[in-house]
Amino acid sequence: MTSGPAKRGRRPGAPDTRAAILDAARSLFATQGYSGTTIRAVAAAAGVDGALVHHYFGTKDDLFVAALDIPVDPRQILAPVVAGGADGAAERFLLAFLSVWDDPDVRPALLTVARTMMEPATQRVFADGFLPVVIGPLGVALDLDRPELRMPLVASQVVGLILLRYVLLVEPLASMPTEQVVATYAPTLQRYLTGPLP
Amino acid sequence: MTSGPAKRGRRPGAPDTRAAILDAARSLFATQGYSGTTIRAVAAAAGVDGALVHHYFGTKDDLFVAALDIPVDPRQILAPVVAGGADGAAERFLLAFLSVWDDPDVRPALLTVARTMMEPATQRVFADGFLPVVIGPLGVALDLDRPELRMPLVASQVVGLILLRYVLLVEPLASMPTEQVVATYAPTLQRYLTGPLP
DNA sequence: GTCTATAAATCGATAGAC
DNA sequence: GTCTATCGATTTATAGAC
Repeated sequence: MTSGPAKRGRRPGAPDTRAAILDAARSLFATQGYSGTTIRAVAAAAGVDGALVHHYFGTKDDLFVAALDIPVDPRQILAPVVAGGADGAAERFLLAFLSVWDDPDVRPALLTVARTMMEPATQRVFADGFLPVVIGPLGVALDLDRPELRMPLVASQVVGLILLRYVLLVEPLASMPTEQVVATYAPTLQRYLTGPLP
Repeated sequence: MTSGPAKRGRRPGAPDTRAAILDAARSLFATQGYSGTTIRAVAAAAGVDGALVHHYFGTKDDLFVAALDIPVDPRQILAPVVAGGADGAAERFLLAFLSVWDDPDVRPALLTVARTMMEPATQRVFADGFLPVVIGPLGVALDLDRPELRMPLVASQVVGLILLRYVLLVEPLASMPTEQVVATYAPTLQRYLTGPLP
């Protein structure tokens, strides 16, 4: 993020302290969660004064949303998954999902979101927000039977995988090649999507 | 917790404020996490003064470990799982696991642990502690092949299930009868334990 | 045993000098 | 643009009266 093409001539009076603050905030939010990162810690990590953080970004909430900057649209990622129909949807879903998480430009933002979803104060955002508005519609778009049952099953496996592989970095999941992850979890998800259920 | 059998006669001078504080702490730690619950909130919920909390339990950390008091020994719960061998271990494992979580006397303590595991400061306790010392040995006790690969797979599904069913209370998982949960997830876990893997 | 009062630290946020 | 200084609120924790 900090490394752009070097501009010609003298740099302006404000070097990149705004970007430095944003980078520090991204890193701290991703590792310490929202309530765990203080404005002062962000300022210290960026090597500037705490007041500058407010000067550039206003309140702490403003800094948080500025640091998020999710560079992906979930519906756009999920479009090819629904386009192929229910057959093989598990494999396409895993591929789409992992390709986003394995992108080093996107992962920090997703880690931030994941950590924040775990905090008690914001955890209903996942249960009442993300799940019904992005995962739920995927089930009806795939024309599953009982999607209101099957999609939470899918979510329960994907959330656990994300947590161990990307957040907690549990081996050997963390270092496993994408293709092996897909091949390992696709049968599970395909059964949840279209297989027989009690 | 608050409702025990009513004792005969006059209650002693110190009623049960210590137990009231402990109950309030348990409830708040379980719902708000460690950093999310304040001593003052515990005192208010117990209907006492904040200083009493310190008087009875010392520091906030002391109160936390006092509020934990996990009433189960994981190895004892898992004993019948390993005793039966690898065949049908998934079903026995799910039954043992869910019976603990569905026990209303135990769930608050487990919720507290789960919430605390998610906090950035203590999250390595799960990855470096719980997983290798209780889940890992289960794999070798069952004499699986490649247990260091298979047990994290099992953990990834169980963690996701616990998170959605008990922490986030996502429907219909939260209200699903135990037998249906077992029947739904047993095939997945059995494949992770003994089935073919890439 | 229970409470008031307060110390000591830390937080987010603001005002204003340079 | 950057910083010093500080306010006001909140937190844990302690000291001591009753």
